[in-house]
Amino acid sequence: MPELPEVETVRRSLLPRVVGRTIVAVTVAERRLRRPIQPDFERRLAGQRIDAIDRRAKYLLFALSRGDWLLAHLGMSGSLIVRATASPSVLHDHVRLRLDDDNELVLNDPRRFGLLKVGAAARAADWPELRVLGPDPLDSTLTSEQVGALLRGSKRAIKNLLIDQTALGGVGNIYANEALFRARIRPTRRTGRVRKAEVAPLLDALRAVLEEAIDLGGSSISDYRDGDGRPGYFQLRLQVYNREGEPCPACGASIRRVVQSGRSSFYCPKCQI
DNA sequence: AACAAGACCTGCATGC
DNA sequence: TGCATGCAGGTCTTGT
Repeated sequence: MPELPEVETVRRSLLPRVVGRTIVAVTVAERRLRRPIQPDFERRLAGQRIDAIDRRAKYLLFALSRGDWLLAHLGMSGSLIVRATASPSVLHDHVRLRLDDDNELVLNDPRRFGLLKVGAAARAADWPELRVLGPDPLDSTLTSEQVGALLRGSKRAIKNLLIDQTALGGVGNIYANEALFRARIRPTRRTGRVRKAEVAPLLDALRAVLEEAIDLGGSSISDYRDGDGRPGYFQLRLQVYNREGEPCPACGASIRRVVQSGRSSFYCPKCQI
């Protein structure tokens, strides 16, 4: 489900409802997520106040009052929702953090590809999960020269590189396809065949598509919801993703779908070279 | 050693 | 209606 814009939307929706609240009780109904939930997870979280929520790529980091962090990833189908403790639990509610205001923060994740982990890294970047991540494309210090160097160091198809989290952190399949459409680059093009003059526009396209998606609350393709249960609306603006056979919004040619490394790519055969 | 392929899960749409 | 198939926003492991 969630790429960078969806995760950022979840972060923003949780801020006013969760920051400053103390976790008073922890219930784990299902420990088998992407990694098993730690044995001391409940004991360790109980009693800590949530002081901040940060995001790194597709991960959320909850800063806790005793110096711990709660690391969260939503996988393909996860959602973090705040709701009244009294409300009935739903299928696939795996973890519930009861807060001191009669609300609870719930991880619901049908496919169980998500991750929750508590740890005491001195800095957020010390997490092993985060250390391997490439730069966030929205990081204003990232330059097109750095992206150019990334492209030169690889022989892969450009879309595969864009969604590689060790190259760039936070870009997933939807927004990689959309950014490549805007930059008029075919997803299958080898990185070495991207001209120097195309690199800055590609980074601009990535940033624009991610920022526009955040402004619209992300894309709700099937069931994505933010922490208040609200859907996003960026899917209405998707120009190629999931639009095989439909006319290109720029030229009218029929949008094509190809499979790259097991994932669908969508592009306009006329606009994208 | 850089890639790609397959695995991990459940749910949904499609087609027979 | 029921069943089989394929596909899905992600990452991790395995193999070439």
